[in-house]
Amino acid sequence: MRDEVDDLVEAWGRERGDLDLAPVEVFSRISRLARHLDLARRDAFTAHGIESWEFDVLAALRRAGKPYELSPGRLLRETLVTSGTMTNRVDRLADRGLVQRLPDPHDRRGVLVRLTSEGKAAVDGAFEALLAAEADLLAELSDKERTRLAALLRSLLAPFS
Amino acid sequence: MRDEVDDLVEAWGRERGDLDLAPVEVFSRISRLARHLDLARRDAFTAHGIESWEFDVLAALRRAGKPYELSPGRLLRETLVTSGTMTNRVDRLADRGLVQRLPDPHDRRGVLVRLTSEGKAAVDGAFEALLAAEADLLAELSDKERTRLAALLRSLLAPFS
DNA sequence: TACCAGTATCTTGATGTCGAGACAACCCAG
DNA sequence: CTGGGTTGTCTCGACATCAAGATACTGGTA
Repeated sequence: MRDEVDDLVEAWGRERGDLDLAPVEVFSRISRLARHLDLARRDAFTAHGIESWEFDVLAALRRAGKPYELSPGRLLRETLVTSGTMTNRVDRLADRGLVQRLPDPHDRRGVLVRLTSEGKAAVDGAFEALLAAEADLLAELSDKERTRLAALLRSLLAPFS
Repeated sequence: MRDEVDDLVEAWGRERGDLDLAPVEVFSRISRLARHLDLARRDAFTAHGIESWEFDVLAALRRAGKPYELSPGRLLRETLVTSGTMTNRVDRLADRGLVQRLPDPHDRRGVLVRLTSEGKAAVDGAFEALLAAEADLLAELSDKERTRLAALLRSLLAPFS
């Protein structure tokens, strides 16, 4: 079974046969899979009326557990965006009624972003759809292969944490 | 060895123990690795005075082989951006003297984007730096593991092609 | 108590990308 | 050779994000 990256490596090999292209075999596939995955996510979410960036924020709140509250600062660290972006995102989510902004009782500078029940329903539905879509993409692999793949990826990811 | 995704899966497990989170173990790691990889690429390239988007375009031309020419249409398909974006990118690359725009002799609507010798030198240097940086990230894995990882990723990627 | 470095959030301006549309040239069917 | 659908490129307006700066509050120190 051949993929896009086999072509890519072949082309580089023709032009730069002097280089060891082994890293490309791994990282180029990771980048491309991430891109395809983004599109798959988008599709899964639009069926539930939310967008990827909305899911990222709502999911962070959902994972936090009751009462589904986090500060904007915590949210921007979880989702890896800047503070200006998070302000904008919370504004729009609040407009849609999926979250509400509350004053932090312990810090008057602070704000808490809380999931509404509509927000909770939206994120739960979207997450289930996402898992289903992702499970389809994994159909190629046996349980054993999937576990092995996850372990290998963990080895690469762990140094960044 | 534990990574960020172990925490993520644990948090979801607490809140949604009813769901099979196996897909998250794979795809969340792929997304995160892609993000870290983007940053590593940026670092490797800035040392060579070019940006990631510049590399994407220049590398496509470089891979094409002599005379290092491709149409904007071909370039936008290779790099997965829209035509408006590619026009903008070629403009800026031409301003920097890394590519030049030529009329397509076989199609008067068409244009050919050609790598200049400066562009070729820039992309070759940047690619070597990228491979070196990526090789570092792969240091965790043995040759056998790396090959296995590439094969598993190919299985996931192939259906998209 | 008064200060001040540090922290939390929001505001603002610049920028790169997208999507839709305009325009020119191509090419094939009639 | 003529018309019309298709293709290739560029233009333009909208928009999400980022980076830097503004503002307000906190918590420890003198």
